[in-house]
Amino acid sequence: MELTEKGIVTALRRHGYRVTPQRRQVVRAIAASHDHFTPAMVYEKAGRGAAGADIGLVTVYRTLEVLAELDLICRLHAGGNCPSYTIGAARGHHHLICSGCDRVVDFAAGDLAELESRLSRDSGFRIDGRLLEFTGLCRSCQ
Amino acid sequence: MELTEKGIVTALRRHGYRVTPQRRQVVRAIAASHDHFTPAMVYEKAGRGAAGADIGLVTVYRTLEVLAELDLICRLHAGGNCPSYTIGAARGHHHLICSGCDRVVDFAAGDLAELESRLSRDSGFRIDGRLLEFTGLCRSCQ
DNA sequence: CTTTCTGCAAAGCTTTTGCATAGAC
DNA sequence: GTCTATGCAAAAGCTTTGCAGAAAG
Repeated sequence: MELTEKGIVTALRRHGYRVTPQRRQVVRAIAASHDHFTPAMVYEKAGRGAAGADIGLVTVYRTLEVLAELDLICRLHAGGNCPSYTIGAARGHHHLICSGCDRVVDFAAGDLAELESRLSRDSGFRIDGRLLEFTGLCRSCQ
Repeated sequence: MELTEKGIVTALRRHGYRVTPQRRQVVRAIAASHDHFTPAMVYEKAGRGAAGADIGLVTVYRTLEVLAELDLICRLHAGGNCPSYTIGAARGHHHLICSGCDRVVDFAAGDLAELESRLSRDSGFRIDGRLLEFTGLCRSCQ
């Protein structure tokens, strides 16, 4: 599934969810994000969006939940109370996070595919999600 | 730095921190953990520990903060409000987490060393921590 | 003895829930 | 017109802070 406003609207309709200005705002905010975002970040962006529909934080939470249910985005650290999400189709998109300034740099890690299939074979797990994070200091924070 | 009770006690002393039964409890709980844990998990384990020193959740938070300051453990998602930590020196220990039963299987991912150094070279980051998680269903939950 | 650590209680935030109203279809 | 989504307000959680008493060095 492409993470475009149009694609998501279609997905919402197909699953019987209604398409509201607020949901469009949230989708637009996410599409404009890098692939890592929190409810607060979305609220910030959606609130100030050009089309300026008023939107409550509660609605952001609920919309993210809906999008996660449709597998359009993916909640990180499922089970914990960590409020981060990534764009769903982001297999092979991972992060490098600066401890100094919180800058996030994306990178592709195609290499993991092999590791993943070996793991799956060895452990018997049916793997459906992965998260790879490196932390450190970016050039300007060193 | 090795993450043993002894090593940590030494590190604490060297930096002028006092060694209390509570801190020992926390360290012991962490050492017994896999390398990914939350304050709540530590509290659970430390509270029930054999040596049974009474310990408050607040103390767990504060101790983890101290250990992070000494670079003995490392906070994930720095900046966000995600309360996870990893063991600092835990290079090469990662997890496979079952969404069904929360079973955690460790695995070594030496392969990442190469990826890490390439990333470091390309991005200019000085990398000091990493987290690789796969989620899925284990054989018995499938 | 001095200085730090602990634990309680309370404050601060973020996230979730309940319910009446607004709005999509 | 029906049924879902929204927003407010309040509740529920988790994390942090303030302060007096306990304890390490």
